[in-house]
Amino acid sequence: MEDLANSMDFCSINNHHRTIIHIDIDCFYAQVEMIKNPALRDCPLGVQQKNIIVTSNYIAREFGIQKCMLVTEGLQLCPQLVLVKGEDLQDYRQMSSKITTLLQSYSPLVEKLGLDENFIDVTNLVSERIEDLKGVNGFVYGEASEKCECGCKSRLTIGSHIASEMRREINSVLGITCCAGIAHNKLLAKLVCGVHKPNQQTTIFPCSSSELLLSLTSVREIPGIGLRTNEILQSLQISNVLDLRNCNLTSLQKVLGYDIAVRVKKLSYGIDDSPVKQSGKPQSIGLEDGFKKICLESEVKEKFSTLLYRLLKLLGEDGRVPGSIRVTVRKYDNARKYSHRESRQCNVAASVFINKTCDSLKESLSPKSNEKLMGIIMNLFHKIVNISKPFHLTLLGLAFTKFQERKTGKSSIASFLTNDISVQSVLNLRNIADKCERMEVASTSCSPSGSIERSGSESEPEPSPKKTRKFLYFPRCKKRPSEEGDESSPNKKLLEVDSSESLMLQDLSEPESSIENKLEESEMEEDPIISTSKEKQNTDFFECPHRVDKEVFKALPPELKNELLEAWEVEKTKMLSKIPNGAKSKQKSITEYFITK
DNA sequence: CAGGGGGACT
DNA sequence: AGTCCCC
Repeated sequence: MEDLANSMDFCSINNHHRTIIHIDIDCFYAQVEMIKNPALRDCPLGVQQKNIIVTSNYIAREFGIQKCMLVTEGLQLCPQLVLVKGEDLQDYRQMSSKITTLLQSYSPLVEKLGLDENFIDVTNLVSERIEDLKGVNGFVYGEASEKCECGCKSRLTIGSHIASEMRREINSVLGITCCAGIAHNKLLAKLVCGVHKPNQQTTIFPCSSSELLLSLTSVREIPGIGLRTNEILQSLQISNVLDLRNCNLTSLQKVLGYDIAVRVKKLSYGIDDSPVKQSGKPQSIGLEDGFKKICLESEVKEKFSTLLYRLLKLLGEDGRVPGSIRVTVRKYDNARKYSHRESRQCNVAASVFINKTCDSLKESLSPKSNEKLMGIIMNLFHKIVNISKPFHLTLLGLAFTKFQERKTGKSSIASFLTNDISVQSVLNLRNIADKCERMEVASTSCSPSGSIERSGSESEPEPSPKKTRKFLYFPRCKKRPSEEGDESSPNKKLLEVDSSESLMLQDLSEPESSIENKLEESEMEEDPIISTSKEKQNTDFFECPHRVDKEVFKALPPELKNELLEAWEVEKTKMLSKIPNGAKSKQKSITEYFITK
């Protein structure tokens, strides 16, 4: 009865304002292969990478063929199994991007998860359509009776129609079948997506979220709890979702750390506030090749040369120019330690990639550029592997990162900097605490100047802490020692010029007093642990991991509520200790500061 | 020869 | 740079 009361509470509150669709392509690689060769449709089909069957069509599944099964095992189960090589992801990538593009026409908020899954936040589209609605399309998980007054049932119902349209369009335009899950958050959308397979869709209303979570046989099935976290939980005798709910947060925190402990605890109740993030272009493009044994430098060169050739082609299709290259190596480890990799990276001048004769990267680079890159690659390789001694490698990888847009103008590095700084007023407490430490150091050598202006660009993406850090340090380095003797690139020069024009110094080298200004800017009106649903998602000044919607928080089981509050008190104290004394003395506690404000 | 990617956090 | 997560 207690549980029922809780789920009633979940239904009666006014917080399920989002509508999220999760789209999962049925046996993706196998479908692509069957499109390429329709004759395969009637056979049991497996897609093979090296010695592994990574996926199979539904005919093969009837024989018991499963994901990540060894080829030998698969052939034992099903001798007539047809195997197709799938190491080259080109065709899968292409189809994947067509699907994502199609989905983007429904909402710009599309987040890719691997090549075959997408989250779409259709909240806005739903509110446009809220006028005309009919019954639910597809299955409903749990009871469909209407208990919630907030309108989530109508919204999710509309969501189910949108999902149905998406699937129909994906099928008619691309010839691909898929499943969809419709829910008010990503966790539930993804979990419920797999309930009816293949080529079907399932909607879940908030009052059934508990039931869905408790239906899982292991916490490992919760997205976000991976191999490692699962092992740690096992050591606490936690294997199912109920175990996780019943384990007190303090014990969890000891083994997982505060952030993860709170996150998994919330997940066990079906709570997931994470936003659907627009995926955009990848931040890195890489290739790997695994093999039994390589122990000669000449073989290494050969492999890298092939990888580089293929990688440059991908790079050309992407159209951007990378700023950095990374080499990855896996050394043979007779202990069965799981694939331990080592990598080294260094910056590379953009000029290497720009051909004077042809603007397109699709054309291969000049032999000279190619040589240069191979030189850099082998140099990095030698940092990982001492070739004067015998070595045994089982994998080589190559990746380009740190992309910049090629065009100037809006995406030029200068305007990028401006934007970056303009959003720095939106920070979470960790960042501030973090930053304070560094500012104490920085302020000794930089002259003080005015405080930051809050620009109107509220909708700009929040800079990552890493980025903040990088730019914080940058103005103080006249010239960064370049790893491979790459001539300092034009962009670096640009950075130096800009920084000397005090654009950055203004913000980044303020005297200590400005820390207080930043704290004051936040103007928290309530307990930071709770937010109102009206509040914008991206302006989390106070990104405390268990900060939940006020109404959700009220409805939580009392034990969970208390645990969250207690754990937060402890964490807060830790964070406070990071703030320099000058700022700290002005306030008795962080919470008090924010609440009394 | 347990694949081949990619992203976030530390 | 490494570890963890996801597919």
